[in-house]
Amino acid sequence: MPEDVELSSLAARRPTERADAARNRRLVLDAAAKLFAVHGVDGVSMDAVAREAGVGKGTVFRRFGDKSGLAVALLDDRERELQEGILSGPPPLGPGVPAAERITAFLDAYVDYLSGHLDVLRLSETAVPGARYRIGSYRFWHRHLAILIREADPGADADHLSHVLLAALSADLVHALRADGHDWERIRAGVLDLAARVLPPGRDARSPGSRPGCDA
Amino acid sequence: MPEDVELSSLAARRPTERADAARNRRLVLDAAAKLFAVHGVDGVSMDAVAREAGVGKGTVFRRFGDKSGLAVALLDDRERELQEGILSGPPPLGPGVPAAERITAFLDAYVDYLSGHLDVLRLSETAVPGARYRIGSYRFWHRHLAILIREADPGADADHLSHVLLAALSADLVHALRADGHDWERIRAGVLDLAARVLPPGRDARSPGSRPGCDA
DNA sequence: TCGATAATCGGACCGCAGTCCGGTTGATAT
DNA sequence: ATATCAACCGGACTGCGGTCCGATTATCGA
Repeated sequence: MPEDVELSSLAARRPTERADAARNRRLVLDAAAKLFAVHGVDGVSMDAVAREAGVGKGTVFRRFGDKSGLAVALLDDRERELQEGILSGPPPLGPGVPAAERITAFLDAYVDYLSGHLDVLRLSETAVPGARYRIGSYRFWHRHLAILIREADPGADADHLSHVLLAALSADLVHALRADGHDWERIRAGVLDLAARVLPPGRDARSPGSRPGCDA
Repeated sequence: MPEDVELSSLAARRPTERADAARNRRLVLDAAAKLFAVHGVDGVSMDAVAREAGVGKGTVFRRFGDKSGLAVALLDDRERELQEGILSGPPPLGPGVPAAERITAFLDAYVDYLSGHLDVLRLSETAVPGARYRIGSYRFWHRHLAILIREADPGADADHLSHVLLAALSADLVHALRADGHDWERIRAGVLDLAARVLPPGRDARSPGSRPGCDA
């Protein structure tokens, strides 16, 4: 099953980390979580995080690269949870059911993920232009979807189509939808309906390029 | 035809503008266009634009709000061109053909628009988080698509679905696709295929919620 | 032509993201 | 225990986006 091997290779971590480095990582992450909770994601500067953590600014940036990287690190645990559910959890999120079902399950789970961490996710995706597409987890979601779409409909441009499905889950878009009054169940229904339109059940294993035209 | 009235109301402009203000607007826009062409969108600071234009920094920001606003102003002409093609141009972009055809024509034209101004569009959409959804032109495209989708498939959540179609045309996404090796025709084909999957021809005027199931 | 008025102008100013490098400290081998 | 060295630390520094307000100037009525 080469799928799992490829996917899990996207989530490696360095083995050795000096004790002070590990301590400071925790200090910074805890400080960031605390400040975000109190002042909101937009009301916290990197200086403030460093000050609250009791470390220098340089430390924060060396560990996390930029503000987007700090947000990614904050999401790490929840993100791995979802990734493990995909790799080895029970179906339909994990393996064992037809691709179309797994796609639906993934999108459904991702909406939950979004709804629980919208602000930090948005920060991680928008702090720097293009950040979203460079983040390791995006690559993971994309690869997962692309594999499933290729299985569900070999005639599609799975690579492009999975980017597009993920675009519907962009934290910035969803934030705008929320601000426009869409509740979470409407967003969820919209995304699932989209998937159903794009990859209707029964499309599996058709000849490439053929689309169910309903006779003439 | 209330559609055109509503849409055109999104593109108003202030009537009176002082002579020096108008002169400086042109100076700034010309300077920005020149510097962007020479140094690339990312290599130009607002100070540099102001200096090149021979005006103060405050002037630039008061006229255009922020960097995203400057980009919007630079796109203004081309954007209005597309908007006028939609409102009163020849079909299939303009009125006069079934909604599904107009949707396809719009997406096709928008890919051309993207390909001609990707960098500046990306700047206008990503300079500030959420900028894309606040820009007047986005509201225009969204309203246009929503009206057409409502006509083509009354059972769909047209509001959400048009956001999603536009998400596939996000300048930041398309920039990432280009950086990943997708050529313009592949992107165009992907978007048009998406529209065909989401709103297949023959869906018009069906009963709400019914989807062509191709029998059992 | 000229004064009153309101809008515009522009550069000093602020806070923040991100960089840099000399000093410090934890890990390892002897 | 201690010497060695790589890795880490942290605060000063830079450049940029964005704000502010006193000076300036276009516009309009008389």
